[in-house]
Amino acid sequence: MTGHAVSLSDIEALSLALDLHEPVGDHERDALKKLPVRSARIAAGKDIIRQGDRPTESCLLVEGILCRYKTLAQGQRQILSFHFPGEVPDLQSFHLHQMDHSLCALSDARLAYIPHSAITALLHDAPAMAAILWKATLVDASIFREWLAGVGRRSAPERMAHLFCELFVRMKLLGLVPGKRLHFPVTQTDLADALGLSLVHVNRTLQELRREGLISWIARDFVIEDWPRLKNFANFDPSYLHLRMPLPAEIA
Amino acid sequence: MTGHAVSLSDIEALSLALDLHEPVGDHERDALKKLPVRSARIAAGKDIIRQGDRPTESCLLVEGILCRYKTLAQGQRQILSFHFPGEVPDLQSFHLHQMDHSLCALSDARLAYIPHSAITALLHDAPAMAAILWKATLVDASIFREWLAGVGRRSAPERMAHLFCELFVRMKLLGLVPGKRLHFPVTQTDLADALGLSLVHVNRTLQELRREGLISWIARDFVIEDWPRLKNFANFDPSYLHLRMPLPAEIA
DNA sequence: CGACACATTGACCAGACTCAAAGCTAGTGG
DNA sequence: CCACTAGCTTTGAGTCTGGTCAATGTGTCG
Repeated sequence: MTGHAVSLSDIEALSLALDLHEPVGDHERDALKKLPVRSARIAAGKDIIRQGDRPTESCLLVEGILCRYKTLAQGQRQILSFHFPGEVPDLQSFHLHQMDHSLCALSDARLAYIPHSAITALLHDAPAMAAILWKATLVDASIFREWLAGVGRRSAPERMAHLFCELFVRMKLLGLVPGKRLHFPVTQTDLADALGLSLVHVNRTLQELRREGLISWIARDFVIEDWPRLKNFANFDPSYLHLRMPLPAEIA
Repeated sequence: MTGHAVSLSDIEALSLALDLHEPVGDHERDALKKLPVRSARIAAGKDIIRQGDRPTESCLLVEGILCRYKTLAQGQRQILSFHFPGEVPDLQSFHLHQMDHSLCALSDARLAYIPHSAITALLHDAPAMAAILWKATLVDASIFREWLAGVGRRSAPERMAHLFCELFVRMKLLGLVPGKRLHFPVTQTDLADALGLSLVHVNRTLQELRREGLISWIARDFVIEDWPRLKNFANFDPSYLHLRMPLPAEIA
């Protein structure tokens, strides 16, 4: 049981995710439901699109976890973002025709591919969707800015704690976190590439956060052991997520 | 003389900058020219908008250089981007109502403020502008991704060289660089905050690039001394800038 | 001339990296 | 049911990139 997302249709998950930032009207929701989608499954570790590709469709994530990453000249990897059901991580490819990064499945995942031509038609039928989708890409960019500031200026422990705060809030709002336990099946290598750290240092930093009683880590799940202290330790302020509603009391 | 931008009207500079990524049609150009703008001057070092503000207009940069930055909890600053004439650095505030970062003038600058209501009207009169402006914000996001990868995974010298490559290409295409000499009046503190380094280390890294004969630095201007070697040293690949045309031969 | 902002240097320190080895755990095949 | 393997995690030791602190130059401007 991974929250209520499993009981929704693919498109309902999308409209739920969009709705976090901007209300989705009935007409728009109906237009979304008419999107012709092609379902696909992808295995953990597989790339969905690669840097340099010129896709003609974007993918809605229905189930599982994805990440975007860049590979630099000498093979270093930087993870740019993590993605959850209801998100369309490569929506930007609708306008930026060549991928400047890759998209990869961290777990086995279910996708719904949406042809770019269908997005064009959607924007024609429901012009208000343009603002909603544009805004979704702007929130995406805001998260990049926060990560940039973190990698540039936060210490390793604070940066890692901040990431857990972000994941907790985002996953919670998508209904993916029953209590305080995030199912987030990444390796420490993945964390290292997301945080701009080395594998060894991630291991030690993670131990530090556990020793401090801020989080724990059981079988691929992270548990938020002390949310107020974690938030405080990370100096986490969710305003960069540009949420439409205040945080639910449980995680305020 | 800072290139031909000075001889263009404010809006022509905007349409030139947008045109780098997506062709701007005649009708759209005309609609842009009807935008009601309010001119303003701002002194070097002054903030234009601050983190937390809720602006009702966006600003087109007409002359000078701006940067966006975040201030973290303990006062550390991370510069997120640099901006040149023709760009609208806070276009995202049209949809993201609260600023998650600040915008600041690095030099004395001239601005043209565009009310958000005028952007709404523009999109109504010239619907094709929506795609063009959306795309501009997507390119912005792509640059954040590249910076994120750089701060996360590139060494200090490579990261700094990469920044100079980006600035050279972007400024060149906007007509701001007569030969190989960029007028880019930042302090080493600014560079440090952009690169996620300390001031002292920036000073030494800059000396290294100068010693290597890659760049030089004369009275607030950076000179690209050896473009092929600089590009190579930085592993610079301009595709993340999502330019519509290939680079001009001079800087290919 | 004095003040101020910025650049440069030196000395020392530490957070984070690398290399290398050793545990764990889950899955596989005999 | 038990090796065996493969992929991760953990630990140790040594190194280095890049940070901090503090002082000294340099240039500009009133």
